[in-house]
Amino acid sequence: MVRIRKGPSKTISIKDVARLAGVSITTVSRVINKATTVKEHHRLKVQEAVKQLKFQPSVFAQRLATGRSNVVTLVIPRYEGIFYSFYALELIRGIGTLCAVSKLDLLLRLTEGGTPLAARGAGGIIFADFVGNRSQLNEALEQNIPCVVINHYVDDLPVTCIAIDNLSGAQAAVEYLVSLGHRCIAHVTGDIVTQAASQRLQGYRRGLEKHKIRVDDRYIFKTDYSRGQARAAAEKLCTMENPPTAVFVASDAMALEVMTTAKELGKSVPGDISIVGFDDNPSGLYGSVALTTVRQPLVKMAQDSVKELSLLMDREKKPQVKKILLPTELVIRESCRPL
Amino acid sequence: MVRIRKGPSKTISIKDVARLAGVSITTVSRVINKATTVKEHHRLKVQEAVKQLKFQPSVFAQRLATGRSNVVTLVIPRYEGIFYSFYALELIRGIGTLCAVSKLDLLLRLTEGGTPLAARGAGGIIFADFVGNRSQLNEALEQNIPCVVINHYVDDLPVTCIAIDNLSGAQAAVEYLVSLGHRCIAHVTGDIVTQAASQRLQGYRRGLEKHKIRVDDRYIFKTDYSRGQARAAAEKLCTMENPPTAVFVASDAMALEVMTTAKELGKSVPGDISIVGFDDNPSGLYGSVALTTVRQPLVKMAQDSVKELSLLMDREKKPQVKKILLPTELVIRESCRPL
DNA sequence: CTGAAAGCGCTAACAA
DNA sequence: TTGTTAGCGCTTTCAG
Repeated sequence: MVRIRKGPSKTISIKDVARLAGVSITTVSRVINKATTVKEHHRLKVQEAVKQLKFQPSVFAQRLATGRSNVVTLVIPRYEGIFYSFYALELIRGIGTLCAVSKLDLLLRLTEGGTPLAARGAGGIIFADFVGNRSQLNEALEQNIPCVVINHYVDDLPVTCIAIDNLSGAQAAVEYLVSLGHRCIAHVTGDIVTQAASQRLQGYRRGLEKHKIRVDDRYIFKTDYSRGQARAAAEKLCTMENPPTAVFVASDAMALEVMTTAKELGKSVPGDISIVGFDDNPSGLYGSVALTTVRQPLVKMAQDSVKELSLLMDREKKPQVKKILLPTELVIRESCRPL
Repeated sequence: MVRIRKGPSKTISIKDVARLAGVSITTVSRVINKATTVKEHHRLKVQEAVKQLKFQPSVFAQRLATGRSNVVTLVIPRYEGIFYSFYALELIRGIGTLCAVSKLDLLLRLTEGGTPLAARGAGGIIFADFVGNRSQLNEALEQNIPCVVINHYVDDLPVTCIAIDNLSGAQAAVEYLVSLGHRCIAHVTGDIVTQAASQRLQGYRRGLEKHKIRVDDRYIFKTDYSRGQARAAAEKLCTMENPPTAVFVASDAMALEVMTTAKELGKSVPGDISIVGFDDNPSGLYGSVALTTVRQPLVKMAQDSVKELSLLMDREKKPQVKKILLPTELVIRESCRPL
């Protein structure tokens, strides 16, 4: 017999428990896995021993033996704009919380789009957004790892995705402004490399077109979702000739910045300019003028992604690809007024 | 011979690679682990086979065999105030990035303080802050898992910790205000259950006392770090009798809110009231009045924690407990003026 | 209801 | 250099 590890191994294993309880390791395994076919007094003995030895089964051995893994890998593109956001935090919170509840381990991967995932061992993967990392999805799909993509509607690949209906949400925001009598409506976009931002822009366009309002490109201000660029946009927007009477901003954080900037430039909100945001970020409530916004069910999306992934990870059930689009809701507060 | 799994196993193992390359699995293992004692032509054959079969070694088997784990568990108390912050995001980013670089897996645990960690399998643990979860640290320590605590100076336990010198930072902020001639200086605290917030409060006190200024409890406004409570504090602060001429706020996010609120109430910043924040959150730069603040090296703390943990996880080296206090830096911008 | 034993995929000691 | 082989700790089959 060869001792590989020098010195006595510190970790207590199922063997120690078995010895102490006076049963076989099989029986201990059964108790751990809550098999019902164990005599009550044996079960008690084992549980006693487990407690006494403070035994915790080795997840690695379990996984090796079963071939199953309960690790959920959350892939977030390492991309400033995305990461510095209400959005990212909500997602992590939502997913983290549900994983905890579902006894799943959450592995966080902040990744450059190009690099391979090498995610063998992952029981399932959640892709938060897509920014140049479709190859990673393909890689995972090839390896037959269950995947869910969130915040990006993927229609060209057989993968479950859960996204927000940004287009309708944005359109609703714009149409609301139109219904208030606004005709000169600007849009501060998010980072257009994200699907969310580009769809919001599209929704903005569609909302105007539906009411025969010409889309004026000078009214479209592209940003990277950052507060700084929002401020810059707001400054241009307020000082241009024929300034818009309303603006739809692609995130609440930026909308708040636009509001502040506008006020500093002597404009009243909503007196001189009406503002609609996107997110329903609680920060929007605290200003002197509560922000009208488009609520998107971020936490629901996050939680649903874990649920869907669990379904896919469950080997009993047949995997079923779903394409889910979550609706938004216009939340009318104080930052808009009829013209 | 018993086939446990029904059907042929899909996953390709080291054996398949060995067969294809015409060598033993040991040799394959050596190539994988970059052992130098492999003949060049064997190495090439193996690498060829690996590529062809798209082989990825099973981390579980590796860990089981070596007894080592490269999983870093980041424990974050599930606690609103902490989680909704610049701070949390910076931490996750810093730690996530460095883990990626160091080839460590990052497991995220959002946890209720009371619940046991059951972190067997973790190669190391980083505790981000402490809010009622010291029992989890004790549990990990008992199991001999390398631990690092960040943002909380732990002097009563033999554990490496990396914290910010909040006390000095806060004191410096207050003394700066004093040096400008201010005598009526208020403080908007963070959530006092966190060590950071309570030390900033202490630093505030000390700064005043050092200059023989009486600490007036009416000037201390306790919050939970939220924007809402910051606003409430600002309103009280601006409308009280003998309003302060300066205020030190425990976070930049709140300081910005205080600034906005003060302006809305007709106060000029820094004309009527000087403001100092804490964090050096980039948001502080974008307002019309750039925020004077105390810079804390969050990312450094995050990254150092991974480095220290790596050291502890390295079985070659002797574990060495360190107590690290990172200095802050006063960043003077535009939100304060001499009285 | 219980236990012996095979096997999950890999590493490392040892011998060749 | 290389290969043989004994584990790592657990689950599961199969025979009692």
